[in-house]
Amino acid sequence: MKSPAFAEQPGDALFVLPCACQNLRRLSRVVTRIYDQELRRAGLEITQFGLLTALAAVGEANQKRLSAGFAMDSTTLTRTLGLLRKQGWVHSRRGKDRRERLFRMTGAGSRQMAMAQRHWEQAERRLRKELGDTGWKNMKETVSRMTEAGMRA
Amino acid sequence: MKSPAFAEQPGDALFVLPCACQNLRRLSRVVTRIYDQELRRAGLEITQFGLLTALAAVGEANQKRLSAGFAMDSTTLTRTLGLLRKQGWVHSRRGKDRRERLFRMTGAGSRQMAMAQRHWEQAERRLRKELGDTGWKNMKETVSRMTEAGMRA
DNA sequence: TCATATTGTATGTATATACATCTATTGTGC
DNA sequence: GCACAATAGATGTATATACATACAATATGA
Repeated sequence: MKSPAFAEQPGDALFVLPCACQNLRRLSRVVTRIYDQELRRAGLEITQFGLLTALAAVGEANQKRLSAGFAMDSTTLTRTLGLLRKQGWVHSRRGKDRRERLFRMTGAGSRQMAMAQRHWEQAERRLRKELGDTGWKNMKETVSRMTEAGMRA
Repeated sequence: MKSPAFAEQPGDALFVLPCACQNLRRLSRVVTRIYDQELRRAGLEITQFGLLTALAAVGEANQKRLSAGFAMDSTTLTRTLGLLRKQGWVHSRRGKDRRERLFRMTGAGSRQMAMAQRHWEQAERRLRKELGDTGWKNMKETVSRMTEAGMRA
């Protein structure tokens, strides 16, 4: 009568993986799929959309600051920001500290974001509808607390 | 007095991103780092460890079944299982349905898993310690509910 | 000021991830 | 049995991700 550690049959409902990290990564894949499905209609994906959103909010930022904000390795951002630049959605210039690069969104980036906005909203709605308002709120709190805990750990 | 949508200063505490998916992906990165840091001492990472764990639990499975269980694209598993095979940790054979491949762990894989076990446990402890027992339990429930919702959405 | 440490970013490399597409095999309807 | 649809994996391609390392610029201490 033990609860299955793994799906016994192809069609089984989702099973609980023994590892917290694996469960989280699986969730991340599932949710990412929802957002990417919607956003692909606008020609980008959630990571890039998120970066544009951040740049829209702060105006200008260097890679280090974005790295900290997204808890993303700085070298990862080198590549991602490079892609955004290639698309013409962001622009970079040297800062007073000449090691750094300051990134800001371009007009094209702004238009791209505006175009993608409703698709992003649609993704949020899709997920929220299934979670319900309570689940949605709980998700935000839990994810926030876990992120803080994970940063401390 | 508006709450900042993005870190105003490099040293700021974690800020809430407007996008649920981005928050989740950030969390995934943060938690993955903990597990990979520990597991790298044993020469693998959390994804591969998770696959070995699954194979240990089920004995033998084809790619499709693993794909469903991990909510991971089947073609992703082609590569990951290939790596595990290259390491000699898994072995594959043709099934009765000759399109499929049945994967099972080898003795070397079993030993590798045993060696990695305590590092994985250490990672779980690190996270759990910061979350507390209540937070840990809440995490499991929330992640589970969200995954189900995400699969439906 | 100069030697050294630190820091911001870039590059090389490797894995993780998914989609479009292809091939081989199996299933289905007639 | 045969034509065609469906399915299991593999491959091509592209992005996401991190670590080790390299480089250039800045900060620091004597």
